[in-house]
Amino acid sequence: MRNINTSTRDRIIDLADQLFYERGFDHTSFADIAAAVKLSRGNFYYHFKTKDEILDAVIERRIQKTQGMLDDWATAAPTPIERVVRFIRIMVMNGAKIRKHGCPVGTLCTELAKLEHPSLSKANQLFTLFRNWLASQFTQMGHKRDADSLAMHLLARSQGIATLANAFDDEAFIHQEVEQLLQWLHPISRSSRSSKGS
Amino acid sequence: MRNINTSTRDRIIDLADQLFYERGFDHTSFADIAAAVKLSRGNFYYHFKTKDEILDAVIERRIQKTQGMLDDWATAAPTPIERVVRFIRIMVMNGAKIRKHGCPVGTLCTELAKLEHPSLSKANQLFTLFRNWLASQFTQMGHKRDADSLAMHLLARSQGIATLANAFDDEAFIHQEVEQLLQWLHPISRSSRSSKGS
DNA sequence: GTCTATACCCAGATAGAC
DNA sequence: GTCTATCTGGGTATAGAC
Repeated sequence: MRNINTSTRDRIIDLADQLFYERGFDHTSFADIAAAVKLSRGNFYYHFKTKDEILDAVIERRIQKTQGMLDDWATAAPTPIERVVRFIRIMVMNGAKIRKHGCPVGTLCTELAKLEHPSLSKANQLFTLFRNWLASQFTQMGHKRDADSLAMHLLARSQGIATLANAFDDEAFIHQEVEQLLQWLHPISRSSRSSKGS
Repeated sequence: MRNINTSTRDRIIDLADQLFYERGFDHTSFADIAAAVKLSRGNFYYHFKTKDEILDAVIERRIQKTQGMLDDWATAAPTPIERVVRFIRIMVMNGAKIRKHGCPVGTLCTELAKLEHPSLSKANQLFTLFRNWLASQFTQMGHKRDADSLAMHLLARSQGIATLANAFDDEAFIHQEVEQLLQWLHPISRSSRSSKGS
């Protein structure tokens, strides 16, 4: 029933995604999204019956895009170390946005937790996606026992960096902490060689 | 003009503080606070003219309490290392609340940033309070050059732990990360002795 | 599929009686 | 200092014309 061109519905999701990130979910109104899409408020409800439906669509879209990105890294980078480095480097790549609006995943989950919103668990899947992917990389480095702990540690470090970079609007801080993360990664990646033999 | 007993106004600030932490600032209505204080909505405006005024009072109160806590630590713990350990241990102490609502400082600053709220800079003072206090401790350990970097690093680690503990509602993770933080502190505190001589 | 008009509710905020 | 009653605005959501 949808057109060939990924039309209005997709544009709504796209703009809503942006606005939810920039202003927060609760603080973004239908009028805001409608204005961004250049659509009348009334027509909106042809595409989405409730605001929560938009949120679900946005999260779904983020999950797809994240999964796609992780898959791309898996093929583009030959070693697990390089793949994890890619993860770490997105903080530098997205530094400007992070300083302005924080981490898209972290801030959404934090907000939905406060709202006790039914879609919270769905949003948390975004974290789980990264967690499992990172754990998989660490496993491939030979850390089968503590792969998940390492993944959680790296995730937490990233979240902390995003939160403080946002609060202090500090770009140098991001670079500094990213450097420390890469140094932290060194001994971890080296042990992948030494643990070859059972 | 106020009574002897720290009456209604203080109770409003106290309850608002709690509710802002649990539900977020924007998502907490006057009605919510009034109900908690057991006051009529109308009477509310005798004490606070606007919602932003309450927020400012809440932040002011948090700053005072935080400063008091830091001062207490400064006198109760004899060495800078022990004082930093106290800071780290509040994450275990407040573990249950952090898992439910995240870090009170981090989540407030993140929310106000998204709202582009005028009181954001005031809320950020809470971070600055911790930052300067921690930097002071590291300076006392002999790290004059990188005292602020160490403070920021520790703050970031704490924020990350709070965010993920909240998302995954994971108590074991907090303990695990706190242990790692204490281990991270070891070599840093040891160098306080070696740097006695000019 | 897009529009205008409108119903409805809840939020912040005010007036004035007690 | 506390109350009830009320105004106003913005938000979600619906109805129905085009």
